[in-house]
Amino acid sequence: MTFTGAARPTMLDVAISAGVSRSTVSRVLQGRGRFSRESHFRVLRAVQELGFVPNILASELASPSSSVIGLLLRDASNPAYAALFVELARAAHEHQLPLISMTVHHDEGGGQQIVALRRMLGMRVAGLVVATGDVTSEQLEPFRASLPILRAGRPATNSLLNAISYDEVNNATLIAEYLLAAGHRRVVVILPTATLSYPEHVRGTTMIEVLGAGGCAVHVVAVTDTNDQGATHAADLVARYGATAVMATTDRRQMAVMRELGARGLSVPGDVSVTGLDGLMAGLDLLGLTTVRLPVEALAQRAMSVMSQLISGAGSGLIQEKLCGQLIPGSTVASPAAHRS
Amino acid sequence: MTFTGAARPTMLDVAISAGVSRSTVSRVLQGRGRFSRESHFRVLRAVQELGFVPNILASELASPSSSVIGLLLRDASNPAYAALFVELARAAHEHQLPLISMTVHHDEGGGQQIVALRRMLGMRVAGLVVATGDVTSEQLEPFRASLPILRAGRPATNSLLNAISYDEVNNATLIAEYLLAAGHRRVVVILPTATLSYPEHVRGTTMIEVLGAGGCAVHVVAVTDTNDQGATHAADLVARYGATAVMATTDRRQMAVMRELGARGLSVPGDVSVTGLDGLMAGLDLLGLTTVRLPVEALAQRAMSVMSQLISGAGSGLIQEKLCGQLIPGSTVASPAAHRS
DNA sequence: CTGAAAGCGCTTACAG
DNA sequence: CTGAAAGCGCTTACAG
Repeated sequence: MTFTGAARPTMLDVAISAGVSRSTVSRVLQGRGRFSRESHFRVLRAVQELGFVPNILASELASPSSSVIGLLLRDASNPAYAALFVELARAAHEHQLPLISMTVHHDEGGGQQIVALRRMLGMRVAGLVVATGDVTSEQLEPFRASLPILRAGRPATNSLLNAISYDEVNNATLIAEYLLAAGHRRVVVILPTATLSYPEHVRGTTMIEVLGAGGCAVHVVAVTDTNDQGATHAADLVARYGATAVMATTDRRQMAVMRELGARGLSVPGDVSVTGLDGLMAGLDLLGLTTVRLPVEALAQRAMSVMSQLISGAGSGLIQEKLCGQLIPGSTVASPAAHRS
Repeated sequence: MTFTGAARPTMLDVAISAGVSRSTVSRVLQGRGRFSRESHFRVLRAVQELGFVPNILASELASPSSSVIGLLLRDASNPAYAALFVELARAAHEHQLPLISMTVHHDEGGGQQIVALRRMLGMRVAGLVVATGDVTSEQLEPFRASLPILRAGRPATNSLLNAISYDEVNNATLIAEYLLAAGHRRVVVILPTATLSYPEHVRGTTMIEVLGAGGCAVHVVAVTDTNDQGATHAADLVARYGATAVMATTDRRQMAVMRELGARGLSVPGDVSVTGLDGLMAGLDLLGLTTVRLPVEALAQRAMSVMSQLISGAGSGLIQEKLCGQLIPGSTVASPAAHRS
């Protein structure tokens, strides 16, 4: 390795090499203020020759305003977060907002989120987008006076922070009603705990509620462990109670259920119907998953649009919006009458 | 919006509030040097009361060493890059390396990559991981003396930079030989241009070569457009020449081919076998895709392990490694003899 | 154990 | 049009 830790040239080096002052170098590089064509030329050449890259740390420290916005992202092994990351990056780019991201890992005792948060704040970002539930609103509150903060993706649990989120209640309702309409009256619902995943918990409880209101018998699979997709238990309940459908809170769980049922010799939807929620997987259509597609693109666009306004000072009260997804009927749901007679 | 742009407290505010000097505040906060329990207590309380968050810009500027490492990532709408991002973030976390990321978008005229690169360098990161082919080695070269740089994921085209990459030649060979072994002798290969995707181009040309060497007639679908999966043209060639299989350079293209064939009433693998490359999709097994799984986790682990050594100064010559993937036989490939008689 | 002082690399009024 | 000077918020020897 030839890494020498060589000192990088500073603005002073450039100034000397160009035979001007640092002030002039700074002006030329920023293209503001006045400077002669001669200075312009010499500075550029010196920069070129020395391979000078301005130290942004110093720039931002010295200048009154920072420009980049920070993104705190949940460990994207969850496909919904991965998709959100992609779209947020794209939207930031379209809105001309330089974006730097840090990943916050879910399995932390609790300290790491704060470290990440502080690091972002320490970088004096112009605004902060928080796309993880692992950083609590309480942790964020103290800073909302000093920079614009926007939660993205997660339903707001608190009314003091800006938030653009998925309308999980609506999403879950959409698909539960679809199942009801198909005629199912005995359904297994996979329900992760709120601590495991708040959005999934909201989805699950909503499904249970809607199904119940629709006159459906509901059997609940409580999931408390990250590595448990709930599929085994769900298949057990199907067998025990003769349920005609399984509702999962994500497409991943839905697929796990499909695997488990397949392994037990049950066919989908011949013997059992299954549903998920996400709609983000590439091969969705080929598998025929029945799900609700989260409006990831719209959410990302809206989030960056709002952030753009916030940092430009066009504040307009607290912003809290929820975006609805779209039902995707697939081939994993059929009418129970067709095969249970 | 109640964003006031309120000035954040500085170390001086803390010092005054605690009745000590800034030096003492700094020592306490870093836990180095000597300070009384009394000072310790007062500083901590002041920090608490004021909600002080140290300005990292200033810290890193003032202190000789930076700690965070930068990741330049390709726009992750490509699933392979999304997976790589997830794993790199995880590996960095496991190696205790604070990581900040910036996304570089592929469709740029060419200027944006440099902006992103300069911004990362400007943040004076301790090391740089480059996971995109859009930043060229030539652009990186000038800086390799001043900080450790490591390319990740992309085959090295140049021998001056550290690189951990996928062994695309081996991967493509694995799957091409599998198809040959299944008995196919007339195959369509989808081949993106090198400018569209260098790794895919390497895969495609390798497949063509291996198939040819195996006595196979090969029909090539040249792909030049980002939005073209090559499926339509591939299906055309299948029809025209009676090819028994289609090889795609990614799983996404493979799925596009499956859709197209399905739309034309052809069954997979009944009428035509298809293969892909990636192996990263969640529902892979359910779809029965035949592919090669990229060793994303291993690559990410190795990359961060190497980076960790590099920034700690344990330089050990130029590092260039290639990691092999693993063949995943699916249900999209069958012997042509079984259905072509 | 503690504080005054210099310095990190830049920006920005302010005089020329 | 240009440069000297002060300052951004921290760290780090160096004297006490």
